Amino acid sequence: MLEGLNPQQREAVEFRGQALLIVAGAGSGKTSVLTRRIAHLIQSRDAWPSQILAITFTNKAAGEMRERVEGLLGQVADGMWISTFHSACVRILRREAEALGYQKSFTIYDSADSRALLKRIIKELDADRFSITVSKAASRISRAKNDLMDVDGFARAANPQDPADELYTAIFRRYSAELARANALDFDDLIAQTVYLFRAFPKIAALYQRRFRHILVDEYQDTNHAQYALIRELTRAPKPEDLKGAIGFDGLPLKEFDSALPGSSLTVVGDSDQSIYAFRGADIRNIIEFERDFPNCSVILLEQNYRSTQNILDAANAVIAHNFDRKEKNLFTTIGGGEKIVGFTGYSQHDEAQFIADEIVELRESGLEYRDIAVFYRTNAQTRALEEVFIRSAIPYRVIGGTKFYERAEIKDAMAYLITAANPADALSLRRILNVPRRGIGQATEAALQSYADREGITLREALRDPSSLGLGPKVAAAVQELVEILDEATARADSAAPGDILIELLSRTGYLEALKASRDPQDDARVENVEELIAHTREFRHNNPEGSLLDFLTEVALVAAADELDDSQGTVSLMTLHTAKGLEYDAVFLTGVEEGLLPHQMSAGEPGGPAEERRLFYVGITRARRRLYLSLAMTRSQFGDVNIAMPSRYLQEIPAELIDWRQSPGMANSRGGTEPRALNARRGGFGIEASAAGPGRIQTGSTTPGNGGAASDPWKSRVTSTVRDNGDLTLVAGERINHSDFGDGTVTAVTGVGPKSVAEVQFDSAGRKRLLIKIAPISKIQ
DNA sequence: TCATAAAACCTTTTT
DNA sequence: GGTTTTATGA
Repeated sequence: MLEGLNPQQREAVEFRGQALLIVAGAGSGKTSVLTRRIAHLIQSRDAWPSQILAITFTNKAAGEMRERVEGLLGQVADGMWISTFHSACVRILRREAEALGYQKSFTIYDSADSRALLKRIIKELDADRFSITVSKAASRISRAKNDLMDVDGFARAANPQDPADELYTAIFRRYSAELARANALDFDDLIAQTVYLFRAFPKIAALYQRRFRHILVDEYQDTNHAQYALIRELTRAPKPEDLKGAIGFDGLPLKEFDSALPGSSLTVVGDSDQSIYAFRGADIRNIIEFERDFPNCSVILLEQNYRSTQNILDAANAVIAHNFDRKEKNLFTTIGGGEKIVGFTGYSQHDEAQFIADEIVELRESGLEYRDIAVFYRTNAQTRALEEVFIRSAIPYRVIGGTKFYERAEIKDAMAYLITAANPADALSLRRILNVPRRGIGQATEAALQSYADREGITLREALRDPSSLGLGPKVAAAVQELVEILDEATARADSAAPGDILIELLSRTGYLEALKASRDPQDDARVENVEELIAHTREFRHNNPEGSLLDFLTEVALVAAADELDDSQGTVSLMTLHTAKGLEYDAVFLTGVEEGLLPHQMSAGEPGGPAEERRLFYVGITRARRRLYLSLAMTRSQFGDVNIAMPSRYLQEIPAELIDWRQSPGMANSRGGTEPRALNARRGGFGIEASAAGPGRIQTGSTTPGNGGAASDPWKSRVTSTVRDNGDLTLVAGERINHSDFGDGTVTAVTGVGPKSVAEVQFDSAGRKRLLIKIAPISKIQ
């Protein structure tokens, strides 16, 4: 259990006391320390598994931690709670919902749901006159809830002279009322309502305080005030009188009351240099002031890094040292210097992406697996260029997060059916599917039903059951009646039947799938497949949780995080945002778009502490790399269709020059022709770089190709990277000559794979060796 | 009520 | 560039 630990790590594992702060630098083995500490507590009989509550940042991290603890103990540690803040709170709230006036079937609104509701409210209150937007309202409400401020507190804090403030208050009030009416909680409520629960019901709080004797929180630097308050409530000493006559978690009355039970022990792990969620309400003071909040606490510093090479650490240390007002901390390693950091400046984001693709091919040839490689970016929009090039280069990849499966319209529809079945009070979901598929219940009917519900003080669902007084046409009335019958039958089975069965029943009886299949929109074919995938998901869920109810399924889906999608077994390159990358590590890391305006992001400039937080984000990205780190940028980046000049990020200058090996530096790229179209169109060989024998080609316009020069009149027209192409069943064999519109002429050296997945390896005359997906590469045979 | 076309918005990062 | 909202007519 203590094997291979350094003295500080060992101390952290063995420490026994009320409060412990572990300041863990990047890669210092904190996860290992945390898991061993839990296992050590159990093995030494200082705790039963059921007395442990460990909070992680993602569900995936929670699952891994559980596995590792059980691996160390050699037994299954049932009763241990290892989960995210949100999952733990849902679990508590479902148990105790009635105390707060909710039913345990409450719906969890994700950000999209919250925004949809806010949009309605803003429209109804005619609030857009004051330039109140959905996102402004959403962030103000979210901030209030993260600070444990309810509507009345919000109203008190508002400026009564400011009509916009008054409107925000009205929106918040209405929003809260609508949530309550729909028996729904948003993400921020999950934490805040749990805190309110514990504060308002000491007897309930005492039960949890008595149960969780040891609380451990990972990534403590990213906790917000509500989460901090929750921890405070849980670590309070339970009062004996609150435990008197209480029913335990096993359903039996508590046998003995420990007359004076102390507050539970708290271990937090964090690194203020990796705090990157201030925008979400994370309060760095939670960690900075920990020693003040928990007197008699011990602090252990973990500075030895077991992950990265010295060059990578030197760069990370140099960058983060530019943040003032931080505790001095220097990571060191015994791994050795390692390779230099590779820098590259592309002419466009496509050029940058091509460089990355070429490097990945080389890394692979040097023995690295795809799964050991990751590409990071600041914004989700940056994936497009990367994906285009990766597809063309036949590099298997996976985008983590981004536009998620559960955000697709057809999946939201299907989920809305399930939510409506589980929680009939939820009007948002019901409204979504009211006329999907088309059943003749249009806006006018919906408004009539809604106002009837408002008038009678009943839910929308109840209004559907008795619309007789509304004077609906016979056709519409029949449609309404049929829908509500289907939904009510599904609701009746919601607790017992398998989620998959309920879903299939709903989709077939309402004709949803048939309507999609019958559509002549070609996109609907893909939608049918997606819905079928969702059905498979529900089946898989039931397989993994034989007792899992519809409600359990919906809870799990509502709380999936981007990082939960990672599947280590798959041999793919991972693409993700820098935020998602936190806590992960890869042998080779590509950090892309290191440009002013992107990293640091434009939007952060005006925010207090913005540039410093962006620097931490850069720091987090750098420290994910074990052996190889690539920093890349583009000279121009197009968004909204037009092209913008991009400048190298200020953070690049903070890295000592000798640590970076610039394959193509911003200076090199800039020295060649100052104007934008010139640079975009620059010819290969003109930038003063020598391509090494295996060096990646970085040519991108068709103008270098003989016979294709005519296209140069408009360089953008010739850019294949923006054209969709299908070569049908073009077949190639080794030895054939081809022309590629980006890379020029070349000879096929090998062909692998079958059918649409076949890949040609081509030795180009001037652009080096490439792997191309034959079906879609912009190539033609030379006869 | 619904299908199509024009217009407006957009991009920080996420549980 | 692409999605989503709004306007228009059938």
